[in-house]
Amino acid sequence: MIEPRTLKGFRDYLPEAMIPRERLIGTAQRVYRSFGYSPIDTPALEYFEILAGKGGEESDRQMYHFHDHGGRHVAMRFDLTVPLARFVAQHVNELGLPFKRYHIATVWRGENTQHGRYREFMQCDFDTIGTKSVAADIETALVIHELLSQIGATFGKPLPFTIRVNNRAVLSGLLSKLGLSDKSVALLRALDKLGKIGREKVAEEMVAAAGATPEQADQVLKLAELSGTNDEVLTQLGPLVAGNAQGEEGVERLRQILRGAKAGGVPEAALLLDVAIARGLDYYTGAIFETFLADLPTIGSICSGGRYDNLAGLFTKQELPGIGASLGLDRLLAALEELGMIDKVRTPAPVLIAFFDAARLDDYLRLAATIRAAGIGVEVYPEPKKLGQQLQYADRRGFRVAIIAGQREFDAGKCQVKDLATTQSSEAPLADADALVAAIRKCL
RNA sequence: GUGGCUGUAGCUCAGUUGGUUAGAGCGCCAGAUUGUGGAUCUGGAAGUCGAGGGUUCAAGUCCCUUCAGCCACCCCA
Repeated sequence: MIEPRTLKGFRDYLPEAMIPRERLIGTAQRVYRSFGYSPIDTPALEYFEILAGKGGEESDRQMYHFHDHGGRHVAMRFDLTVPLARFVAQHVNELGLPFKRYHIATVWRGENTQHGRYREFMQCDFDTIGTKSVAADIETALVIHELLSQIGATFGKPLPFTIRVNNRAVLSGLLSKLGLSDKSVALLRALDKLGKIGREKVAEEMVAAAGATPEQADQVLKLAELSGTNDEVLTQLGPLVAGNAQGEEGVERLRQILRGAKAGGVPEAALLLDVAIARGLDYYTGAIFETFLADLPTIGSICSGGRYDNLAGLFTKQELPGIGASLGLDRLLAALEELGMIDKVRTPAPVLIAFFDAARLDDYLRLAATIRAAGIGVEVYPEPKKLGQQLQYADRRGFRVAIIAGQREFDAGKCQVKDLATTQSSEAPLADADALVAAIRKCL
């Protein structure tokens, strides 16, 4: 016998896990489509050189790659953004610009696992390629906001969250003003930990790992420690980047994003300017976003993204700026689970027809077809077992309604519609589809 | 990738200083006079004690390796 098992960081999904997963995917699709993003897909496997070096050193280390049977050096995608850059560079002429797409697919990273962190997980990306307009930055914030709001609605409970926004141009501007441009990657990485390890340690790391002087570290930190309302922070940022064109533009752009998001319906408290977020991925150049759940911040960002004006430059001479974000489906599911927002339902259909009278299978099948025609999912129990057992089955799987019809009901031309949550039954005529469906709908 | 903690039935765990045929609760399956579930009662199935090796007269219990889970670092969804 071979022991059945799965690889570290890879998981099976049982029905009670897969049902909410599919609901979440459905919500994401609906929201993306409502903003005009179109679906695409790309291969799981790419040439190694396509993916290598695009997400920074860390991504390269975590990438699954190997030589295929034809001797090609291939790699599994570790995100959906780099494949998108290749995709757009390859197909711009067919696509036209600007191009908005969403992409919901599995990605792989060979990193160490942790709660909410897996080696195989699904991302739900949406991006706008081919425009530098701030309108696209604003829309990204709007989509994140709508997405998280709709997810709360889908799972029947509000899901409080905050989107944090920053602009790398502000940080870059300040760093170049301080003559630290060449050390920006290490500095931003240190800065990103501010909320976690505190000012002292970040300053130490900036000196030790990035080679900044204590004074320079202090100046960078001063920027990141600005606090107050969004407007207050914007006001304080002005003088700090004054004289550096990049920094000044960056602040102005943040101002526009915040204003636009408000106009687009994002409440002020939901979108916070946080000058400390930097993000590790090297390719971001402008606005950056992270989203945290108010009730479970420790699980990390569940929707992150930003603007990358140079990414496709490696694949084409044509300028292809872009912006987008990615919902971490599996991490979010782990969070929803922990927050008790996931029902333990193991059936996607709400109605079970009890197979009661062994001679009436055809009648049950006809009944099922009638109910399905009204758009309601129905399962006919496969064996004429004892009614008690069938009801127990219905109860445990999470069916909402049981339809019971035996000799007595058939003789009277009726069936019982039993609401499993309340245990109440009502009678509905077998011949009147509308009345029957109405009786079922009442219980759903 | 580095460091730490953990690993006994599907799940949560018990298992005395290493000592005979490894237990409980929940869950699962089947019954409790062939038409009504989530309660109760009865019975049943189910574990090569994560895997492999070693020490010992004897290992679930000690040692090593490996696999997996969790935590921290790193990084990130």
